[in-house]
Amino acid sequence: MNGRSAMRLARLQDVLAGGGTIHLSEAAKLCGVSEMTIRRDVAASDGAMTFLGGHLMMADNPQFAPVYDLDEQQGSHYLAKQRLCQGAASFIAEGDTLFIDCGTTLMPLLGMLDEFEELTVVTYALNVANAVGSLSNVRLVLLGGLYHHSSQSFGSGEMYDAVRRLGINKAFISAAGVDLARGVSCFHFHEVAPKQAALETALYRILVVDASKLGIVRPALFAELDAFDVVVTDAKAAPRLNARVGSEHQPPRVMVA
Amino acid sequence: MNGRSAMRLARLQDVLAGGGTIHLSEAAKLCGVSEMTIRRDVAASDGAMTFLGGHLMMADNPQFAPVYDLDEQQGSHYLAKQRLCQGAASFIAEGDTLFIDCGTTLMPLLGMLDEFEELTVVTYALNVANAVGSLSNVRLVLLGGLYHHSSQSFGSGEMYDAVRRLGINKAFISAAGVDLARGVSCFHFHEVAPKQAALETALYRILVVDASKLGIVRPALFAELDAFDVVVTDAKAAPRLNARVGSEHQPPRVMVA
DNA sequence: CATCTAGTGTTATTTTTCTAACATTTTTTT
DNA sequence: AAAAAAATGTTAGAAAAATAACACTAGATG
Repeated sequence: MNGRSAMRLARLQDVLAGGGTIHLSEAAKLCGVSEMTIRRDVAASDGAMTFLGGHLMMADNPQFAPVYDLDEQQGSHYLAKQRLCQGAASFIAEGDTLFIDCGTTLMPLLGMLDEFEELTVVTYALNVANAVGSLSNVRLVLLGGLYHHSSQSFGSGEMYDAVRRLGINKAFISAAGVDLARGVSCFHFHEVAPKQAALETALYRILVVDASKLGIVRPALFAELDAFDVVVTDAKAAPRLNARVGSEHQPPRVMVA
Repeated sequence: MNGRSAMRLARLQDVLAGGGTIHLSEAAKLCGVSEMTIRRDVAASDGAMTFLGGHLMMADNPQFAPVYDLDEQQGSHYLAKQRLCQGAASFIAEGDTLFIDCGTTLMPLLGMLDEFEELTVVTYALNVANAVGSLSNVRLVLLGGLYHHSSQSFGSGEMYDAVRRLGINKAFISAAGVDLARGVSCFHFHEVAPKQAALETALYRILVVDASKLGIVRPALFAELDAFDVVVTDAKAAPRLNARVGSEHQPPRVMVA
Protein backbone atom coordinates (compact mmCIF):
# COMPACT_ATOMS: atom_id res chain seq x y z
CA MET A 1 0.00 0.00 0.00
CA ASN A 2 1.43 3.37 -1.01
CA GLY A 3 0.92 6.88 0.25
CA ARG A 4 -1.89 7.93 -2.02
CA SER A 5 -3.73 4.72 -1.51
CA ALA A 6 -3.48 5.28 2.23
CA MET A 7 -4.72 8.83 1.80
CA ARG A 8 -7.76 7.65 -0.10
CA LEU A 9 -8.50 4.96 2.45
CA ALA A 10 -8.20 7.48 5.25
CA ARG A 11 -10.53 9.83 3.45
CA LEU A 12 -13.13 7.13 2.93
CA GLN A 13 -12.77 5.89 6.47
CA ASP A 14 -13.30 9.38 7.75
CA VAL A 15 -16.46 9.62 5.72
CA LEU A 16 -17.70 6.25 6.96
CA ALA A 17 -16.42 6.50 10.52
CA GLY A 18 -19.85 7.13 11.98
CA GLY A 19 -21.36 4.19 10.15
CA GLY A 20 -23.16 4.40 6.86
CA THR A 21 -22.25 3.27 3.40
CA ILE A 22 -21.04 4.80 0.16
CA HIS A 23 -21.46 3.32 -3.24
CA LEU A 24 -18.36 2.33 -5.16
CA SER A 25 -19.11 4.84 -7.90
CA GLU A 26 -19.49 7.67 -5.35
CA ALA A 27 -16.29 6.67 -3.63
CA ALA A 28 -14.44 6.70 -6.94
CA LYS A 29 -15.82 10.13 -7.79
CA LEU A 30 -14.95 11.42 -4.33
CA CYS A 31 -11.34 10.34 -4.60
CA GLY A 32 -11.02 11.24 -8.26
CA VAL A 33 -9.86 7.78 -9.31
CA SER A 34 -11.39 4.84 -11.11
CA GLU A 35 -13.62 2.31 -9.41
CA MET A 36 -10.98 -0.33 -9.88
CA THR A 37 -8.51 1.67 -7.84
CA ILE A 38 -10.99 1.94 -4.99
CA ARG A 39 -11.48 -1.81 -5.14
CA ARG A 40 -7.75 -2.33 -4.93
CA ASP A 41 -7.44 0.09 -2.04
CA VAL A 42 -10.15 -1.71 -0.12
CA ALA A 43 -8.57 -5.07 -0.85
CA ALA A 44 -5.32 -3.74 0.62
CA SER A 45 -7.04 -2.24 3.65
CA ASP A 46 -6.30 -5.36 5.65
CA GLY A 47 -9.93 -6.09 6.32
CA ALA A 48 -10.76 -2.65 7.64
CA MET A 49 -13.33 -2.01 4.92
CA THR A 50 -15.54 -4.24 2.82
CA PHE A 51 -18.04 -4.16 0.01
CA LEU A 52 -21.58 -5.35 0.32
CA GLY A 53 -23.30 -5.34 -3.02
CA GLY A 54 -21.32 -2.47 -4.45
CA HIS A 55 -21.60 -0.44 -1.27
CA LEU A 56 -18.49 0.35 0.71
CA MET A 57 -18.47 0.29 4.50
CA MET A 58 -16.34 -0.19 7.55
CA ALA A 59 -15.96 -3.90 8.16
CA ASP A 60 -16.42 -3.60 11.91
CA ASN A 61 -19.84 -2.06 11.46
CA PRO A 62 -21.92 -4.23 13.77
CA GLN A 63 -25.12 -3.44 11.91
CA PHE A 64 -23.92 -5.32 8.87
CA ALA A 65 -22.78 -8.40 10.66
CA PRO A 66 -24.60 -11.31 9.01
CA VAL A 67 -27.01 -13.11 11.27
CA TYR A 68 -26.05 -16.76 11.48
CA ASP A 69 -27.46 -18.05 14.74
CA LEU A 70 -31.03 -17.70 13.70
CA ASP A 71 -32.65 -19.77 16.40
CA GLU A 72 -31.30 -17.60 19.15
CA GLN A 73 -33.17 -14.42 18.47
CA GLN A 74 -36.63 -15.83 17.98
CA GLY A 75 -39.44 -14.99 20.33
CA SER A 76 -39.18 -11.26 20.18
CA HIS A 77 -42.04 -9.70 18.32
CA TYR A 78 -41.01 -6.89 16.08
CA LEU A 79 -44.33 -6.27 14.40
CA ALA A 80 -46.20 -6.44 17.70
CA LYS A 81 -43.87 -3.81 19.14
CA GLN A 82 -44.30 -1.65 16.09
CA ARG A 83 -48.03 -1.72 16.62
CA LEU A 84 -47.78 -1.00 20.34
CA CYS A 85 -45.53 1.96 19.67
CA GLN A 86 -47.91 3.36 17.12
CA GLY A 87 -50.48 3.43 19.88
CA ALA A 88 -48.01 4.90 22.34
CA ALA A 89 -46.96 7.59 19.86
CA SER A 90 -50.52 8.97 19.81
CA PHE A 91 -49.86 10.44 23.26
CA ILE A 92 -46.92 12.53 22.11
CA ALA A 93 -47.55 16.22 21.48
CA GLU A 94 -45.40 18.94 19.95
CA GLY A 95 -42.75 20.21 22.34
CA ASP A 96 -43.07 17.36 24.86
CA THR A 97 -40.27 16.22 27.14
CA LEU A 98 -40.39 12.44 27.02
CA PHE A 99 -38.79 9.85 29.24
CA ILE A 100 -38.01 6.75 27.18
CA ASP A 101 -37.25 3.53 29.00
CA CYS A 102 -34.60 1.00 28.03
CA GLY A 103 -35.23 -2.29 26.28
CA THR A 104 -36.35 -3.12 22.76
CA THR A 105 -40.08 -2.55 23.20
CA LEU A 106 -39.92 1.21 22.71
CA MET A 107 -37.35 1.28 19.91
CA PRO A 108 -39.94 1.57 17.12
CA LEU A 109 -41.34 4.62 18.89
CA LEU A 110 -38.15 6.54 18.18
CA GLY A 111 -38.61 6.24 14.46
CA MET A 112 -41.89 8.08 14.86
CA LEU A 113 -40.39 11.15 16.50
CA ASP A 114 -39.25 12.81 13.29
CA GLU A 115 -42.80 13.92 12.61
CA PHE A 116 -42.58 16.55 15.32
CA GLU A 117 -40.99 19.97 15.13
CA GLU A 118 -39.27 19.88 18.48
CA LEU A 119 -39.10 17.34 21.31
CA THR A 120 -36.86 16.53 24.24
CA VAL A 121 -36.04 12.92 25.07
CA VAL A 122 -34.63 11.82 28.41
CA THR A 123 -33.22 8.31 28.57
CA TYR A 124 -30.65 6.13 30.28
CA ALA A 125 -30.37 3.61 27.43
CA LEU A 126 -27.52 3.58 24.92
CA ASN A 127 -29.60 2.18 22.07
CA VAL A 128 -32.20 4.89 22.60
CA ALA A 129 -29.49 7.56 22.64
CA ASN A 130 -28.07 6.28 19.38
CA ALA A 131 -31.43 6.33 17.65
CA VAL A 132 -32.35 9.76 18.99
CA GLY A 133 -28.89 11.23 18.52
CA SER A 134 -29.34 11.18 14.77
CA LEU A 135 -32.55 13.21 14.92
CA SER A 136 -31.93 16.91 14.57
CA ASN A 137 -35.38 17.84 15.85
CA VAL A 138 -34.96 16.13 19.21
CA ARG A 139 -33.01 17.46 22.18
CA LEU A 140 -31.40 14.47 23.88
CA VAL A 141 -30.55 14.16 27.56
CA LEU A 142 -28.74 10.98 28.49
CA LEU A 143 -28.53 9.92 32.11
CA GLY A 144 -25.09 8.43 32.49
CA GLY A 145 -23.39 6.13 34.90
CA LEU A 146 -22.02 2.60 34.88
CA TYR A 147 -22.92 0.73 31.71
CA HIS A 148 -24.87 -2.53 31.90
CA HIS A 149 -24.45 -4.75 28.86
CA SER A 150 -27.53 -6.77 29.72
CA SER A 151 -29.94 -3.91 29.18
CA GLN A 152 -27.75 -1.56 27.13
CA SER A 153 -28.37 1.09 29.75
CA PHE A 154 -26.54 3.18 32.32
CA GLY A 155 -26.73 4.06 35.96
CA SER A 156 -27.82 2.91 39.34
CA GLY A 157 -29.30 4.40 42.48
CA GLU A 158 -27.91 7.90 42.14
CA MET A 159 -29.91 8.36 38.99
CA TYR A 160 -33.03 8.93 41.05
CA ASP A 161 -32.16 12.53 41.81
CA ALA A 162 -30.88 13.24 38.33
CA VAL A 163 -34.22 12.31 36.81
CA ARG A 164 -36.21 14.36 39.31
CA ARG A 165 -34.31 17.50 38.42
CA LEU A 166 -35.70 17.28 34.88
CA GLY A 167 -39.12 18.53 33.82
CA ILE A 168 -40.43 15.32 32.31
CA ASN A 169 -43.74 15.60 30.60
CA LYS A 170 -44.65 12.06 29.62
CA ALA A 171 -42.93 8.85 30.68
CA PHE A 172 -42.93 5.81 28.41
CA ILE A 173 -42.06 2.80 30.53
CA SER A 174 -41.55 -0.78 29.44
CA ALA A 175 -41.46 -3.85 31.65
CA ALA A 176 -40.48 -7.50 31.66
CA GLY A 177 -43.37 -8.55 33.88
CA VAL A 178 -46.83 -7.31 34.80
CA ASP A 179 -48.76 -8.99 37.57
CA LEU A 180 -52.09 -7.66 38.77
CA ALA A 181 -51.31 -8.45 42.39
CA ARG A 182 -47.53 -8.00 42.67
CA GLY A 183 -47.13 -5.10 40.27
CA VAL A 184 -44.80 -4.21 37.40
CA SER A 185 -41.25 -5.57 37.29
CA CYS A 186 -38.04 -5.75 35.28
CA PHE A 187 -34.94 -7.92 35.29
CA HIS A 188 -32.28 -5.53 36.52
CA PHE A 189 -32.21 -3.60 39.77
CA HIS A 190 -30.33 -0.66 38.34
CA GLU A 191 -33.38 0.12 36.23
CA VAL A 192 -35.58 0.61 39.26
CA ALA A 193 -34.29 4.05 40.30
CA PRO A 194 -34.74 5.78 36.92
CA LYS A 195 -38.12 4.14 36.32
CA GLN A 196 -39.46 5.11 39.72
CA ALA A 197 -38.10 8.63 39.44
CA ALA A 198 -39.72 9.03 36.04
CA LEU A 199 -43.02 7.75 37.40
CA GLU A 200 -42.90 10.26 40.21
CA THR A 201 -42.01 13.33 38.18
CA ALA A 202 -43.80 12.72 34.89
CA LEU A 203 -47.16 14.36 34.37
CA TYR A 204 -48.41 11.41 32.33
CA ARG A 205 -47.23 7.81 32.73
CA ILE A 206 -47.58 5.28 29.93
CA LEU A 207 -46.79 1.59 30.35
CA VAL A 208 -46.11 -0.21 27.07
CA VAL A 209 -46.22 -4.02 27.29
CA ASP A 210 -47.40 -6.87 25.12
CA ALA A 211 -49.46 -9.81 26.30
CA SER A 212 -46.44 -12.07 26.81
CA LYS A 213 -45.48 -10.08 29.92
CA LEU A 214 -48.81 -10.51 31.63
CA GLY A 215 -48.96 -12.61 34.79
CA ILE A 216 -45.15 -12.61 35.09
CA VAL A 217 -43.09 -11.35 38.01
CA ARG A 218 -39.43 -10.46 37.46
CA PRO A 219 -36.78 -9.89 40.15
CA ALA A 220 -36.97 -6.10 40.29
CA LEU A 221 -40.45 -4.82 41.12
CA PHE A 222 -40.65 -1.10 40.51
CA ALA A 223 -44.30 0.00 40.56
CA GLU A 224 -47.93 -0.87 41.13
CA LEU A 225 -50.03 -1.09 38.02
CA ASP A 226 -52.09 1.92 39.07
CA ALA A 227 -49.00 4.09 39.14
CA PHE A 228 -49.65 4.46 35.43
CA ASP A 229 -52.20 6.58 33.67
CA VAL A 230 -52.41 4.35 30.61
CA VAL A 231 -51.35 0.86 29.66
CA VAL A 232 -50.75 0.42 25.94
CA THR A 233 -51.07 -3.25 25.10
CA ASP A 234 -52.45 -5.69 22.55
CA ALA A 235 -55.89 -7.22 22.18
CA LYS A 236 -54.81 -10.42 23.90
CA ALA A 237 -53.85 -8.74 27.17
CA ALA A 238 -56.53 -6.08 27.30
CA PRO A 239 -59.44 -8.18 28.65
CA ARG A 240 -57.32 -9.64 31.46
CA LEU A 241 -56.17 -6.18 32.45
CA ASN A 242 -59.68 -4.79 32.34
CA ALA A 243 -60.96 -7.65 34.49
CA ARG A 244 -59.51 -6.10 37.63
CA VAL A 245 -62.25 -5.45 40.18
CA GLY A 246 -62.69 -3.99 43.61
CA SER A 247 -59.66 -1.76 43.49
CA GLU A 248 -59.99 1.34 45.60
CA HIS A 249 -57.28 3.00 43.46
CA GLN A 250 -57.87 4.78 40.20
CA PRO A 251 -56.91 2.12 37.62
CA PRO A 252 -54.94 2.95 34.48
CA ARG A 253 -56.86 3.17 31.27
CA VAL A 254 -56.13 0.22 28.99
CA MET A 255 -55.44 1.15 25.40
CA VAL A 256 -55.41 -1.54 22.72
CA ALA A 257 -52.94 -0.79 19.94
CA MET B 1 -50.05 -9.01 1.65
CA ASN B 2 -51.59 -12.14 3.08
CA GLY B 3 -51.32 -13.86 6.43
CA ARG B 4 -48.44 -16.17 5.63
CA SER B 5 -46.47 -13.38 4.01
CA ALA B 6 -46.97 -11.29 7.14
CA MET B 7 -45.82 -14.20 9.30
CA ARG B 8 -42.63 -14.58 7.30
CA LEU B 9 -41.93 -10.85 7.44
CA ALA B 10 -42.45 -10.83 11.18
CA ARG B 11 -40.08 -13.74 11.58
CA LEU B 12 -37.38 -12.07 9.53
CA GLN B 13 -37.87 -8.77 11.30
CA ASP B 14 -37.49 -10.52 14.63
CA VAL B 15 -34.20 -11.94 13.47
CA LEU B 16 -32.99 -8.58 12.18
CA ALA B 17 -34.48 -6.38 14.86
CA GLY B 18 -31.14 -5.84 16.60
CA GLY B 19 -29.41 -4.86 13.37
CA GLY B 20 -27.47 -7.23 11.18
CA THR B 21 -28.18 -8.73 7.82
CA ILE B 22 -29.28 -12.06 6.41
CA HIS B 23 -28.64 -13.28 2.91
CA LEU B 24 -31.59 -13.86 0.66
CA SER B 25 -30.77 -17.54 0.37
CA GLU B 26 -30.61 -17.94 4.16
CA ALA B 27 -33.86 -16.09 4.57
CA ALA B 28 -35.52 -18.36 2.04
CA LYS B 29 -34.21 -21.44 3.81
CA LEU B 30 -35.30 -20.08 7.17
CA CYS B 31 -38.84 -19.50 6.01
CA GLY B 32 -38.99 -22.63 3.90
CA VAL B 33 -39.97 -20.80 0.73
CA SER B 34 -38.27 -19.80 -2.50
CA GLU B 35 -36.04 -16.76 -2.81
CA MET B 36 -38.56 -15.17 -5.11
CA THR B 37 -41.21 -15.31 -2.41
CA ILE B 38 -38.91 -13.57 0.04
CA ARG B 39 -38.30 -10.89 -2.55
CA ARG B 40 -42.01 -10.44 -3.01
CA ASP B 41 -42.58 -10.28 0.74
CA VAL B 42 -39.94 -7.62 1.12
CA ALA B 43 -41.36 -5.63 -1.78
CA ALA B 44 -44.73 -5.71 -0.02
CA SER B 45 -43.26 -4.72 3.34
CA ASP B 46 -43.99 -1.10 2.63
CA GLY B 47 -40.37 -0.06 2.90
CA ALA B 48 -39.74 -1.70 6.25
CA MET B 49 -37.03 -3.95 4.83
CA THR B 50 -34.62 -3.66 1.95
CA PHE B 51 -31.98 -5.58 0.09
CA LEU B 52 -28.40 -4.46 -0.22
CA GLY B 53 -26.52 -6.66 -2.61
CA GLY B 54 -28.55 -9.75 -1.88
CA HIS B 55 -28.48 -9.15 1.86
CA LEU B 56 -31.69 -8.43 3.66
CA MET B 57 -31.91 -5.82 6.43
CA MET B 58 -34.24 -3.46 8.19
CA ALA B 59 -34.59 -0.28 6.16
CA ASP B 60 -34.61 1.98 9.22
CA ASN B 61 -31.18 0.72 10.20
CA PRO B 62 -29.45 4.03 10.85
CA GLN B 63 -26.11 2.60 9.80
CA PHE B 64 -27.52 1.81 6.42
CA ALA B 65 -28.02 5.41 5.46
CA PRO B 66 -25.77 6.16 2.50
CA VAL B 67 -23.35 8.98 2.99
CA TYR B 68 -24.06 11.81 0.61
CA ASP B 69 -22.67 15.00 2.12
CA LEU B 70 -19.10 14.05 1.53
CA ASP B 71 -17.43 17.42 1.51
CA GLU B 72 -18.26 18.04 5.12
CA GLN B 73 -15.98 15.55 6.79
CA GLN B 74 -12.78 16.13 4.88
CA GLY B 75 -9.49 17.08 6.38
CA SER B 76 -9.21 14.56 9.15
CA HIS B 77 -6.45 11.99 8.96
CA TYR B 78 -7.43 8.46 9.81
CA LEU B 79 -4.09 6.74 9.38
CA ALA B 80 -2.25 9.46 11.24
CA LYS B 81 -4.64 9.02 14.14
CA GLN B 82 -4.13 5.29 14.07
CA ARG B 83 -0.41 5.83 14.52
CA LEU B 84 -0.86 8.38 17.28
CA CYS B 85 -3.16 6.04 19.14
CA GLN B 86 -0.68 3.21 18.89
CA GLY B 87 1.74 5.44 20.71
CA ALA B 88 -0.89 6.49 23.22
CA ALA B 89 -1.89 2.87 23.86
CA SER B 90 1.60 2.09 25.13
CA PHE B 91 0.75 3.98 28.32
CA ILE B 92 -2.20 1.75 29.17
CA ALA B 93 -1.65 -0.91 31.80
CA GLU B 94 -3.79 -3.81 32.96
CA GLY B 95 -6.60 -2.70 35.24
CA ASP B 96 -6.33 1.01 34.46
CA THR B 97 -9.20 3.45 34.73
CA LEU B 98 -8.97 5.61 31.63
CA PHE B 99 -10.59 8.89 30.77
CA ILE B 100 -11.18 9.06 27.01
CA ASP B 101 -11.93 12.42 25.45
CA CYS B 102 -14.46 13.08 22.71
CA GLY B 103 -13.65 13.65 19.05
CA THR B 104 -12.32 11.34 16.37
CA THR B 105 -8.64 11.44 17.31
CA LEU B 106 -8.88 8.81 20.02
CA MET B 107 -11.30 6.44 18.29
CA PRO B 108 -8.58 4.10 17.00
CA LEU B 109 -7.37 3.73 20.59
CA LEU B 110 -10.57 1.94 21.53
CA GLY B 111 -9.91 -0.86 19.11
CA MET B 112 -6.70 -1.56 20.99
CA LEU B 113 -8.36 -2.09 24.36
CA ASP B 114 -9.39 -5.68 23.74
CA GLU B 115 -5.84 -6.81 24.42
CA PHE B 116 -6.29 -6.19 28.12
CA GLU B 117 -7.98 -8.40 30.68
CA GLU B 118 -9.86 -5.70 32.48
CA LEU B 119 -10.11 -1.93 32.10
CA THR B 120 -12.46 0.87 33.05
CA VAL B 121 -13.22 3.65 30.60
CA VAL B 122 -14.77 6.96 31.60
CA THR B 123 -16.08 9.15 28.81
CA TYR B 124 -18.67 11.75 27.89
CA ALA B 125 -18.73 10.94 24.17
CA LEU B 126 -21.43 8.88 22.51
CA ASN B 127 -19.17 7.46 19.82
CA VAL B 128 -16.67 6.35 22.45
CA ALA B 129 -19.46 4.72 24.47
CA ASN B 130 -20.67 2.82 21.42
CA ALA B 131 -17.23 1.50 20.65
CA VAL B 132 -16.48 0.55 24.25
CA GLY B 133 -19.96 -0.80 24.95
CA SER B 134 -19.30 -3.77 22.73
CA LEU B 135 -16.18 -4.78 24.62
CA SER B 136 -16.90 -7.26 27.37
CA ASN B 137 -13.55 -6.70 29.08
CA VAL B 138 -14.08 -3.00 29.65
CA ARG B 139 -16.23 -1.45 32.35
CA LEU B 140 -17.82 1.66 30.86
CA VAL B 141 -18.87 4.78 32.73
CA LEU B 142 -20.62 7.38 30.62
CA LEU B 143 -21.01 10.91 31.91
CA GLY B 144 -24.41 12.00 30.70
CA GLY B 145 -26.21 15.26 30.17
CA LEU B 146 -27.45 17.29 27.25
CA TYR B 147 -26.32 15.88 23.93
CA HIS B 148 -24.29 18.02 21.54
CA HIS B 149 -24.45 16.90 17.93
CA SER B 150 -21.37 18.87 17.00
CA SER B 151 -19.02 16.80 19.12
CA GLN B 152 -21.17 13.71 19.67
CA SER B 153 -20.78 14.24 23.39
CA PHE B 154 -22.80 15.01 26.47
CA GLY B 155 -22.87 17.45 29.34
CA SER B 156 -21.84 20.85 30.45
CA GLY B 157 -20.60 22.56 33.59
CA GLU B 158 -22.11 20.16 36.11
CA MET B 159 -19.93 17.42 34.77
CA TYR B 160 -16.95 18.81 36.63
CA ASP B 161 -17.96 17.27 39.94
CA ALA B 162 -19.08 14.00 38.39
CA VAL B 163 -15.62 13.41 36.94
CA ARG B 164 -13.86 14.25 40.18
CA ARG B 165 -15.81 11.61 42.08
CA LEU B 166 -14.21 8.93 39.90
CA GLY B 167 -10.78 7.43 40.46
CA ILE B 168 -9.29 8.15 37.07
CA ASN B 169 -5.90 6.71 36.47
CA LYS B 170 -4.84 8.04 33.09
CA ALA B 171 -6.51 10.74 31.06
CA PHE B 172 -6.30 10.72 27.27
CA ILE B 173 -7.18 14.20 26.04
CA SER B 174 -7.52 15.44 22.48
CA ALA B 175 -7.63 19.01 21.31
CA ALA B 176 -8.48 21.16 18.32
CA GLY B 177 -5.68 23.61 18.95
CA VAL B 178 -2.31 23.71 20.69
CA ASP B 179 -0.47 26.98 21.09
CA LEU B 180 2.77 27.25 23.05
CA ALA B 181 1.81 30.61 24.52
CA ARG B 182 -1.98 30.48 24.80
CA GLY B 183 -2.37 26.81 25.72
CA VAL B 184 -4.57 23.94 24.61
CA SER B 185 -8.07 24.56 23.24
CA CYS B 186 -11.16 22.97 21.73
CA PHE B 187 -14.19 24.20 19.81
CA HIS B 188 -16.99 23.72 22.30
CA PHE B 189 -17.28 25.20 25.76
CA HIS B 190 -19.18 22.27 27.19
CA GLU B 191 -16.05 20.17 26.74
CA VAL B 192 -14.03 22.36 29.06
CA ALA B 193 -15.47 21.11 32.36
CA PRO B 194 -14.91 17.39 31.79
CA LYS B 195 -11.46 17.96 30.32
CA GLN B 196 -10.33 20.15 33.18
CA ALA B 197 -11.77 17.80 35.78
CA ALA B 198 -10.01 14.86 34.18
CA LEU B 199 -6.73 16.80 34.13
CA GLU B 200 -7.08 17.57 37.81
CA THR B 201 -7.96 14.10 39.03
CA ALA B 202 -5.99 11.85 36.72
CA LEU B 203 -2.64 10.55 37.89
CA TYR B 204 -1.19 10.68 34.39
CA ARG B 205 -2.28 13.11 31.66
CA ILE B 206 -1.71 12.38 28.00
CA LEU B 207 -2.42 14.88 25.23
CA VAL B 208 -2.87 13.29 21.81
CA VAL B 209 -2.65 15.72 18.87
CA ASP B 210 -1.29 15.68 15.36
CA ALA B 211 0.80 18.43 13.81
CA SER B 212 -2.18 20.10 12.12
CA LYS B 213 -3.33 21.41 15.52
CA LEU B 214 -0.06 23.11 16.36
CA GLY B 215 -0.03 26.89 16.55
CA ILE B 216 -3.82 27.05 16.49
CA VAL B 217 -6.06 28.60 19.11
CA ARG B 218 -9.73 27.55 19.29
CA PRO B 219 -12.52 29.31 21.18
CA ALA B 220 -12.46 27.19 24.33
CA LEU B 221 -9.08 27.19 26.07
CA PHE B 222 -8.96 24.50 28.71
CA ALA B 223 -5.36 23.96 29.83
CA GLU B 224 -1.74 25.04 29.68
CA LEU B 225 0.53 22.70 27.80
CA ASP B 226 2.44 21.81 30.96
CA ALA B 227 -0.72 20.51 32.57
CA PHE B 228 0.09 17.33 30.68
CA ASP B 229 2.67 14.70 31.50
CA VAL B 230 3.10 13.57 27.90
CA VAL B 231 2.20 14.85 24.47
CA VAL B 232 1.80 12.10 21.89
CA THR B 233 2.26 13.60 18.45
CA ASP B 234 3.84 13.02 15.06
CA ALA B 235 7.33 13.71 13.79
CA LYS B 236 6.26 16.97 12.18
CA ALA B 237 5.11 18.57 15.41
CA ALA B 238 7.70 17.17 17.77
CA PRO B 239 10.60 19.56 17.05
CA ARG B 240 8.40 22.62 17.41
CA LEU B 241 7.11 21.35 20.74
CA ASN B 242 10.59 20.52 21.98
CA ALA B 243 11.84 23.98 21.01
CA ARG B 244 10.22 25.53 24.06
CA VAL B 245 12.81 27.23 26.28
CA GLY B 246 13.04 29.11 29.51
CA SER B 247 9.95 27.64 31.08
CA GLU B 248 10.03 27.50 34.83
CA HIS B 249 7.41 24.72 34.73
CA GLN B 250 8.13 21.07 34.22
CA PRO B 251 7.32 20.62 30.54
CA PRO B 252 5.48 17.57 29.19
CA ARG B 253 7.55 14.90 27.58
CA VAL B 254 7.02 14.78 23.81
CA MET B 255 6.48 11.33 22.40
CA VAL B 256 6.66 10.77 18.66
CA ALA B 257 4.31 8.03 17.46
C1' DC C 1 -67.31 -30.49 -10.08
C1' DA C 2 -65.30 -27.00 -12.80
C1' DT C 3 -63.51 -22.60 -12.49
C1' DC C 4 -61.33 -18.83 -10.69
C1' DT C 5 -57.79 -16.58 -8.10
C1' DA C 6 -54.21 -15.53 -4.87
C1' DG C 7 -50.02 -17.36 -3.77
C1' DT C 8 -45.99 -19.59 -4.98
C1' DG C 9 -42.39 -21.82 -7.88
C1' DT C 10 -39.68 -22.03 -12.09
C1' DT C 11 -37.29 -20.29 -15.85
C1' DA C 12 -35.36 -16.76 -18.74
C1' DT C 13 -33.60 -12.10 -19.41
C1' DT C 14 -31.49 -7.99 -18.08
C1' DT C 15 -28.70 -5.49 -15.12
C1' DT C 16 -25.16 -4.99 -11.94
C1' DT C 17 -21.14 -6.38 -9.53
C1' DC C 18 -16.93 -8.88 -9.30
C1' DT C 19 -12.61 -10.66 -11.16
C1' DA C 20 -8.86 -11.01 -14.25
C1' DA C 21 -5.95 -9.59 -17.83
C1' DC C 22 -3.60 -6.28 -20.18
C1' DA C 23 -2.49 -1.28 -21.50
C1' DT C 24 -1.12 3.09 -19.93
C1' DT C 25 0.68 6.42 -16.91
C1' DT C 26 3.43 7.87 -13.09
C1' DT C 27 7.11 7.31 -9.93
C1' DT C 28 11.45 5.45 -8.57
C1' DT C 29 15.94 3.66 -9.47
C1' DT C 30 20.21 3.25 -11.89
C1' DA D 1 17.78 10.16 -19.37
C1' DA D 2 16.75 5.27 -19.72
C1' DA D 3 15.11 1.37 -17.41
C1' DA D 4 12.50 -0.65 -13.96
C1' DA D 5 8.88 -0.76 -10.83
C1' DA D 6 4.67 0.65 -9.07
C1' DA D 7 0.26 2.50 -9.58
C1' DT D 8 -3.65 3.33 -12.17
C1' DG D 9 -6.88 2.94 -16.12
C1' DT D 10 -9.38 0.23 -19.53
C1' DT D 11 -11.54 -3.56 -21.34
C1' DA D 12 -13.57 -8.09 -21.37
C1' DG D 13 -15.58 -11.92 -19.36
C1' DA D 14 -17.61 -14.49 -15.30
C1' DA D 15 -20.60 -14.42 -11.47
C1' DA D 16 -24.28 -12.78 -8.93
C1' DA D 17 -28.51 -10.29 -8.24
C1' DA D 18 -32.70 -7.95 -9.81
C1' DT D 19 -36.49 -8.13 -12.80
C1' DA D 20 -39.98 -10.07 -15.67
C1' DA D 21 -42.71 -13.62 -17.66
C1' DC D 22 -44.99 -17.72 -17.38
C1' DA D 23 -46.41 -22.31 -15.06
C1' DC D 24 -48.06 -24.70 -11.22
C1' DT D 25 -50.75 -25.47 -6.82
C1' DA D 26 -54.26 -25.11 -3.32
C1' DG D 27 -58.08 -23.02 -1.41
C1' DA D 28 -62.27 -20.24 -2.59
C1' DT D 29 -66.33 -19.55 -5.42
C1' DG D 30 -70.16 -20.43 -8.37
